[in-house]
Amino acid sequence: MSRPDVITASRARVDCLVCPVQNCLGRCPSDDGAAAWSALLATPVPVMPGAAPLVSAGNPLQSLYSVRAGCIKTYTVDAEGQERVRGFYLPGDLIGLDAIGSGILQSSAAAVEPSQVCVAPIEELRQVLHTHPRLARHLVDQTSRELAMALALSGDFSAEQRMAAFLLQMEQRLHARDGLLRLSIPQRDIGNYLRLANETVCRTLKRFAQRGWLRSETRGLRLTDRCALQDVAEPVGLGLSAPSWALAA
Amino acid sequence: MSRPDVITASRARVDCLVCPVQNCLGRCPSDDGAAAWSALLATPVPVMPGAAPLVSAGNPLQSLYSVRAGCIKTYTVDAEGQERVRGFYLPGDLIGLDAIGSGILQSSAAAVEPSQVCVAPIEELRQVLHTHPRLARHLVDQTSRELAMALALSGDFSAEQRMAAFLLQMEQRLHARDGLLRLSIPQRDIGNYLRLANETVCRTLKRFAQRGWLRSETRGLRLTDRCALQDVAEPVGLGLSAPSWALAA
DNA sequence: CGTCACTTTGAGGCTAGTCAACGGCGGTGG
DNA sequence: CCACCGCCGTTGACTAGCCTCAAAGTGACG
Repeated sequence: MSRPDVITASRARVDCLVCPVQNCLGRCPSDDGAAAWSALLATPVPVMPGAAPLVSAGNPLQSLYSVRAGCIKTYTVDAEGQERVRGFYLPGDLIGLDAIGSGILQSSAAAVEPSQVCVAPIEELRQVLHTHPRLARHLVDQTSRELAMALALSGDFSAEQRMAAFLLQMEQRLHARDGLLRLSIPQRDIGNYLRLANETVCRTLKRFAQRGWLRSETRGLRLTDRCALQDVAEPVGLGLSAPSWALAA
Repeated sequence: MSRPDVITASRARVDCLVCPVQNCLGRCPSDDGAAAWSALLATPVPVMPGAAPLVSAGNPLQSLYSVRAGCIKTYTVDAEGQERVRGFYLPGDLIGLDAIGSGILQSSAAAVEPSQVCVAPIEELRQVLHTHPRLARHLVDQTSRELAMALALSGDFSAEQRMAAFLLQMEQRLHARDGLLRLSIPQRDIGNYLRLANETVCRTLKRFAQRGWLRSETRGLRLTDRCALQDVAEPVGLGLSAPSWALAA
């Protein structure tokens, strides 16, 4: 399902200067950094759900992956075989930032929908960083932002708080300002990520719908009362625009 | 209580070359990077529990802080005035890494015991990074490690799992291999950090003691069965040495 | 020796997980 | 074309782990 077209399209060598993805590491510094970054990347790799994982936890970090299309989840599997989703990565996101420090992959990565990633070999990347401080700063910034998000979400919140924060965050990250939130992620994965049973995810969404905060449509969700959701999600503190009670700039 | 002596001692200008703290940003690159880092730092700042916070969430990031002695907690306060502890920072840790990306402090910081921090103005630090790629890489590594830890801890774990992981991690970070774990952090803060009520913290510790996994002594805790704790903490996956069932290297 | 903060202990309640069963939907194959 | 199957989402009943509330015990300090 979803958009298999983006997989077959543009199988050629990456050119970051014409890449549709914003926020990519190579986009930010508009100077020669982008060219240097672009030179790192080999042919984009397609990743399909159900297929072999893109990378597996425990292996040495060989490359960072920049999501070009689709949605990738990272996860760990404990001794009982229980899967724990650590994060969802959307176009423009970098996968593997949590492994730079140790050099060992902390989590596996697999596609949630048909996806495409660009590959940045870590050793070559480190060489480029030596000569391109702007890129280095951008890498620190990206890692720092992901850290801030992880710390915010690691708090103790109710199912409704987590769910509201997740919906608002996904809408923002997907640039779904038009109104329709295409959620291609199975509820089981969402629940696993939010530390909720999939039944709880379902019930919480239904409760939101009953209150008129969102509508469930054929192709996704439509958030109809962001203020209410923001009020609920406020304690999470993900910096998702100001809640209704915060009138100051 | 703890060690107020370290506060009064060495009020003079920092010299990272003789600093007792390992793992500090300036320690790792043994070359000129250390000197450059050292030049950044002004007089170490004492921070006392109960006094004004070191920094407050929402303000622009002006400096990173390297803990020199004691223990600093970072936390947020939501609309209901509820405090949420995000992390504990021990000597050698850097405070503020989660604010680099946005430039806005994501959390407040206050002392848990009498402490001392070194101040690294962020703008000057950024200048130094331009000319010292080794330091830049070390900054990325530190941020990445903290991210990996935050992601590991953000999972859904039982009170015992979280508590065991916390104890082992603190022992490791405090270099308390001699056996005695000096926990100067109030149980309320520990519980807030681990998303547990302080009563649950107390009960869990007691249960561990009853099983012979640790002993409570006057000055702290003594872990007497690390293997058992590691078995319990394994699903958290903090990379705290191998659990007993993992015999492979 | 009283105060205050923190820890300990007990009783009860609530959120969310677990278990079980059903419904919808898209495949696949006869 | 339709029956079959598997995956996912939905719904209900029950359970369990942890929180809340309350109160007593402990230790540091003035």
